Amino acid sequence: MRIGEVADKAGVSVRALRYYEEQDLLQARRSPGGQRHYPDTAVRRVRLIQQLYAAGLPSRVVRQVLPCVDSGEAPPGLLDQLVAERVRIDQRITDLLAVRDRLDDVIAITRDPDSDCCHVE
Amino acid sequence: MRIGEVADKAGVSVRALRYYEEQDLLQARRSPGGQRHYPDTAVRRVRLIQQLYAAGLPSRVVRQVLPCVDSGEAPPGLLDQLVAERVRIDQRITDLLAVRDRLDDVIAITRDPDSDCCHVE
DNA sequence: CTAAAAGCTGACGTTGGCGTTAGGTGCAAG
DNA sequence: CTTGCACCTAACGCCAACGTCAGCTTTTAG
Repeated sequence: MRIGEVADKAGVSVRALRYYEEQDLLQARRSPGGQRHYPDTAVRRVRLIQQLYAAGLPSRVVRQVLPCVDSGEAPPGLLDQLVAERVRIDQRITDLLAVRDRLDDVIAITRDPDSDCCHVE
Repeated sequence: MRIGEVADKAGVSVRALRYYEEQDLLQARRSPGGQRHYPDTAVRRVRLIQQLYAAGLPSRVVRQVLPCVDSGEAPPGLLDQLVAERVRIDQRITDLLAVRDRLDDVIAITRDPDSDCCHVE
């Protein structure tokens, strides 16, 4: 597959894919003319990268995590870092739930201005 | 309260508070000498702003939401936007949960390399 | 064979949420 | 009064994750 097709299937831009390569997150073989050629698995890989980015993992950490997902093994030092990231993600989930509740309050008020529903702590 | 105290109590930098004012998110009275003076409620307000930012709301939307939280009323057009934000937040929560599971897989592998636990879909 | 589409490599631009000087002022204490 | 800390404005710096040219080459369709 060439870069455009991968981009389409994964729902990202061509530029993003070249950026991932620059960051050592995604490799590609090259055709004699120099064009990138990806295996089918690249699409899933890109989606995973996007997912990790969306979770707020810095590319530094993503770079470390990706080989582990592949190989099924991880260097010992990485464990602590992963656990720390897990904690951070949990915290963000908690925060998001709180904000969602706040938003629900405002939405309820907007829908029915007379209801005194606001459960501000 | 002056700016330093608010910053300390809310756990943000002085710079951030001035930035919020610049963005019309937080107002302050001024002393004759030009120094900012905040009411006690400012601390809670700052925490709320931080929370909304953390949820990924653009400052544009935060600017619209804040008066509604105060007044208990909202312009009709805002409702759709808020609901849309709610959907986005839900999506982000879902994403984060998925990533957390992925992370748990890798953590499990790292802890016990022989376990073939990975529940990849 | 030839044009158009798709790729390539730089390299600079963008956006948000502040950090960080630089150079000057307000204000409470000793 | 003066010392010194907190505060002020203005303005540049920063970082990530790409967007967006510009100018050229490779590949593919007709």
